[in-house]
Amino acid sequence: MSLHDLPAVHQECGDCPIRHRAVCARCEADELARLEQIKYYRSYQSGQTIIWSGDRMDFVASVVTGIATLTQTMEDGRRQMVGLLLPSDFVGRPGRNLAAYDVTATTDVVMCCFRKKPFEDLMSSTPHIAQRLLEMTLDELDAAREWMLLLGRKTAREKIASLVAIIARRDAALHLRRTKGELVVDLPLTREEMADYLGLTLETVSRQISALKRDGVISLEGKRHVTIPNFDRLLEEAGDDTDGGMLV
Amino acid sequence: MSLHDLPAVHQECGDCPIRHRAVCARCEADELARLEQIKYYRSYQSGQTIIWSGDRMDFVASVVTGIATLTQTMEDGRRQMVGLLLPSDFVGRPGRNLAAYDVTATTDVVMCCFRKKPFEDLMSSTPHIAQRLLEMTLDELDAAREWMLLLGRKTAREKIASLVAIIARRDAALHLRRTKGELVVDLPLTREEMADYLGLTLETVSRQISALKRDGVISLEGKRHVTIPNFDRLLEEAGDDTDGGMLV
DNA sequence: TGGCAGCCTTGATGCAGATCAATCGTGGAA
DNA sequence: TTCCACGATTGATCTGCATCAAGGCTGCCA
Repeated sequence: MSLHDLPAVHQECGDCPIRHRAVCARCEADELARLEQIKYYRSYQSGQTIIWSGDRMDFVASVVTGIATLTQTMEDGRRQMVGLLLPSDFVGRPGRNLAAYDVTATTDVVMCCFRKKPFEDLMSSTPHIAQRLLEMTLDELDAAREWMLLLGRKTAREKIASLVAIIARRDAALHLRRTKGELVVDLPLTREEMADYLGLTLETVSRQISALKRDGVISLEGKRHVTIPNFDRLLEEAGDDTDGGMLV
Repeated sequence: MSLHDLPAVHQECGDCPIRHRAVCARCEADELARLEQIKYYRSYQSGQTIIWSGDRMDFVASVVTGIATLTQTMEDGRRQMVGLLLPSDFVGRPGRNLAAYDVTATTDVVMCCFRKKPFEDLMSSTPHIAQRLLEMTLDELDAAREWMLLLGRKTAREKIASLVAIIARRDAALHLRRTKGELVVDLPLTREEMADYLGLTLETVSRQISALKRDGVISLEGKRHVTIPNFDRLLEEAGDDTDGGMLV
């Protein structure tokens, strides 16, 4: 009965309000037609702020291409990233008008936006959209809680290892990039952004990356390109028992 | 259109799978009748573990009375609380069989359980349940993200102040306990549990509580009973800009 | 071709909170 | 009533990360 179990049929639906694998199975023509009525696209440049916390939001949206971040900021400037938006991720919430976080484009980003009111109407008349959104939100909640363990209890080294492992795992799921057992990743974040994500300073991030490199856990080419000779070793460094962690 | 807006009509529905204020407005007789078929109650004593992480879960449940916690534990014993379950809060997730966290009773707890399969069926045939669950999950996600800011960026003192403020706010929303402008709260957690929630050690929790007391931000009677002479002052100490924080 | 801006690295030092340890207070059982 | 267990408090010391500071590297623009 779960939507997860249905096979995806339309790989190309990157602009649906809900993630490919599930929505595609449900892309009945009439639903798509209705969506067409209420959606539009917007592009943002790398570094641009897409939404300011506290802004009025009269739309919900889905990331088509690029990477965006959700961050919270305290008055004195302390920042904490609370989420990473990847293609097909959803932003905004039905039933609320004000944005709760800053949303910033980390790379160039294309968003597919849906006017809120018609989207809400669509949701009430199309029950499986609510179910799919519920599933996605539960996944995000799990990710957030995994992150709470990281923020509250892990050391700086473990935090870095965890971040690399998570990005690698996600990348692997998408592109299956492997060179004879090695795993290859491009970090989509600057040191400062990683610091904001991990609850560290950028100097500590830099030091710990250097340390992991020195110890042979990862190797670097340039600033961003990482290869992981032994993924299990990395997981050990991350203090991860769950080998099936599903951080988004 | 949001379920939030509907007035609560049945205060007594503490055992519904979804929160009072919203579900009561929707307690159509047939739905309740169907729920009756698939639900049962369980009690747990203070300190008892309700669910172990990794356990098979063939039910979802809602807290009727008492307080339970969600925690994650690393192999070496480091613990992080990732959620607090209060009466009417929901546990478990449709579409997943294994528990992701330990659930522990902090006080004596009564849970109302629903067998998973029939509940899922009910959900697909009763769209507003999925919508309501979505709403609740989004609230929890917001709470988790607020907590990420706390864990990643706040000082020990701010963490304690935030915790007290959150509990006070929630309490106030429920009981409106006020004595001439003062706010009165009972902390439902031991120092160690607070430490697990805040990503601190119990010693640091104790010291910071003493410090806040010394500085007149709060006053204590016994170990648990707190009065807050000036709530705005407390919020300031918490580093909270948002005065409308909606942490569960 | 040089210079500058953005990002990163590395070093020196300081401090918040962890760790280790001793003591206190309270409530329940013998 | 005493004793004990459990939680809380408080002190002394240690340490991991923040902070402050000084370059280094790379790519872009003049």
